[in-house]
Amino acid sequence: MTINEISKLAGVSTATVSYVINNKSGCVSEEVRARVLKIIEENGYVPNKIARSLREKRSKTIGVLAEDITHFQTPGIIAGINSYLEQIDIHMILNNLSLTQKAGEHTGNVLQHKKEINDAIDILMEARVDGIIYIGWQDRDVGNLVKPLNVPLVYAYCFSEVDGRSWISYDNESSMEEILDKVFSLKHRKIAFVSGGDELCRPAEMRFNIYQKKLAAEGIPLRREYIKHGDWSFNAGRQFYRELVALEDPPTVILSLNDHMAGGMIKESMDTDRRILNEISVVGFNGFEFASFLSPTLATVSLPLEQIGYEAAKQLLTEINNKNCEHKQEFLKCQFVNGSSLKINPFA
Amino acid sequence: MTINEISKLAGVSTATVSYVINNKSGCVSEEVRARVLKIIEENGYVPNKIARSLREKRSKTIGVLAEDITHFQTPGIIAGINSYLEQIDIHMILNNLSLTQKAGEHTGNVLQHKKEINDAIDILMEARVDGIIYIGWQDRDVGNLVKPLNVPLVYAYCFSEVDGRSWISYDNESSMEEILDKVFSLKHRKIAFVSGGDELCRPAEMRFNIYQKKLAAEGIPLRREYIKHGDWSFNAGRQFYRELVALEDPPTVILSLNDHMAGGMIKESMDTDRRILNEISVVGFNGFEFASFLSPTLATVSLPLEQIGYEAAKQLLTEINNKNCEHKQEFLKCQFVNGSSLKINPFA
DNA sequence: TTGTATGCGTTATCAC
DNA sequence: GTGATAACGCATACAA
Repeated sequence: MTINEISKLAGVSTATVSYVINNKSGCVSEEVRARVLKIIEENGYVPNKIARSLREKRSKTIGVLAEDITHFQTPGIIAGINSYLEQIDIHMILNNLSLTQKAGEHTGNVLQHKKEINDAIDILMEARVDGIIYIGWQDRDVGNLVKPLNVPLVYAYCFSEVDGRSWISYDNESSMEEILDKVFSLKHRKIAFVSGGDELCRPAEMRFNIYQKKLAAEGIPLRREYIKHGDWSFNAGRQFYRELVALEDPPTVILSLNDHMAGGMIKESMDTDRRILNEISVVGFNGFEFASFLSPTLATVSLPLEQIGYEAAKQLLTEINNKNCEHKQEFLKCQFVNGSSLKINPFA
Repeated sequence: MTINEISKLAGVSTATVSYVINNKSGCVSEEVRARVLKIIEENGYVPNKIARSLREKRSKTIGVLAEDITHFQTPGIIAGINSYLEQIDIHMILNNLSLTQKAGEHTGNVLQHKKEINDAIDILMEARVDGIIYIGWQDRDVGNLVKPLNVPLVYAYCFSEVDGRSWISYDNESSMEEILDKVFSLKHRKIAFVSGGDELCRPAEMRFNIYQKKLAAEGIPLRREYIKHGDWSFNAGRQFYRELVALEDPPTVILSLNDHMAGGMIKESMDTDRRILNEISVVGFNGFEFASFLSPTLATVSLPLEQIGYEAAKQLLTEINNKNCEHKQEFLKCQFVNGSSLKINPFA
């Protein structure tokens, strides 16, 4: 069923049908409009977007490139993108790079995959997407991975310092400040900091800076033995817990930069000394659902994933519709999630 | 950059360039082919898929309709679809229905959303997708929700008994058999069964049938008080644990039909009697990562999500390429994941 | 207000 | 082997 067939059925020209479909008001009489609409309805005609795209030289489709759709943050971000796009009748072509599977979970290797990433971009460009959202599996600088493009591109959950493009991510700094304020108010002074291994990792770096700054402001000296760097894994958490409680003067609260390591700490403690029930507090990061399944429940910070996706899509469409608008680089606020793993310092 | 511009640059006709691009062997001399290829390379020409789709009357794009992309099974299934599609140069347009958000987690309400689902399908049809994969948020009959279509549609993680279309899901029955065999071999005879609330739910029904059958085969009578129906939630698990241990003759093992309820049981027990460490076993279902984070670690069953997606995509493309091929309705095997929550019956 | 005709970038048919 | 040229379904400039 095409516009041409409809026009014949209605006894009008294709132009008229087109006017009706596109609601060109004032171009067609009410009587004709009604007749055409009726025929369209009766025949179940639906316009062909492909022909329309060819004619209009824009596909009304964006590409979404996910470094890893099975990583926890990606589905929420995609849901956010979707909810913006459906309001404005834009499609999304999704491509999953499976980057962590192919490159392993070490940021360094990702560079090897520059070619894969750009091949995926080429494929999106063949589909003539009007713009691209790039979703990182990790909040880091990916600017050197993505080649120059003649369509807008917005980074979500990652960023670039080299290409000036827009990005939307989450606010590490204020989240860390909030955690530390809570920790101070619960009378903790011996505060351990358990990070990922990698110096390239922006969230780790930003949060460490806040940790340093806020401790200094409270007059608490930094202690080397309270600072750990691991590989973000559950088992790293278990290991760090053992090391930290074995210290001569152990911390009363442990800030873990992700929920996996925090979960490992809780498990290690519950399987051994159970001091995590009273003496030692733990705070995680990411807001995984399982935080509330643990004993004790894990205090953590949930990320504004849907909002990141929504804002990224919104920004992308702004750039598509106005090629030389300003770029936007934004951190969205996270939300603290309370849990019984964070309690008042019993020794204070 | 179009085929026309390339043809001028190369001093040949558009037809010739098209032959070169599409590798029509024997249609063009080596000399000309090389020249054209060089010009294409130099100018970074990439063919316009939209024009090609219009001409060929197939978009080489499929639609993926996800009832809820943030539900645990969906990302893995999409990853599987993606990995099949990228081999054969097909795109996927993704649409997320957010069904559970809009309808709540009660299957009944989903019927109200028949219109939303079919509107989403219409939108995919406007994009002229060659076929559709429908991913359920829950393994159930969705045939009455999806209207008749003139392109192939394959259900993933759900099914239809009314429209004869293909579906790919996971094998409940053999998984349940495997669990029960393990449970018997660990000398358990008092076996509780904790299900979801809904009779419409196929997995619950199938697994209950196996439970009944296998217990009968072992000469173990069914006990009403060992059978619970909840809402699949963590808190339901907590509640059921309390009820089951309060029985005069409590079970020695509890089979939970999902990991959330199983997690709730573990938490409830660890917060109270801690009998789950020795006396009472629990088995979950779904293979969530958090199963291994719990204390004790949760024995569960992981689902072949990527494979479901992969096979669904494969089947869809078979149907696209051969309109009257046979449909396929397949259960894929799951994998048992051991955990310390399942142990030998200490009273046997 | 409505109709005619052109072109968007391809592929494919049919000449040469 | 290669080149004109006609579709594919639509939107729109222009004519009527």
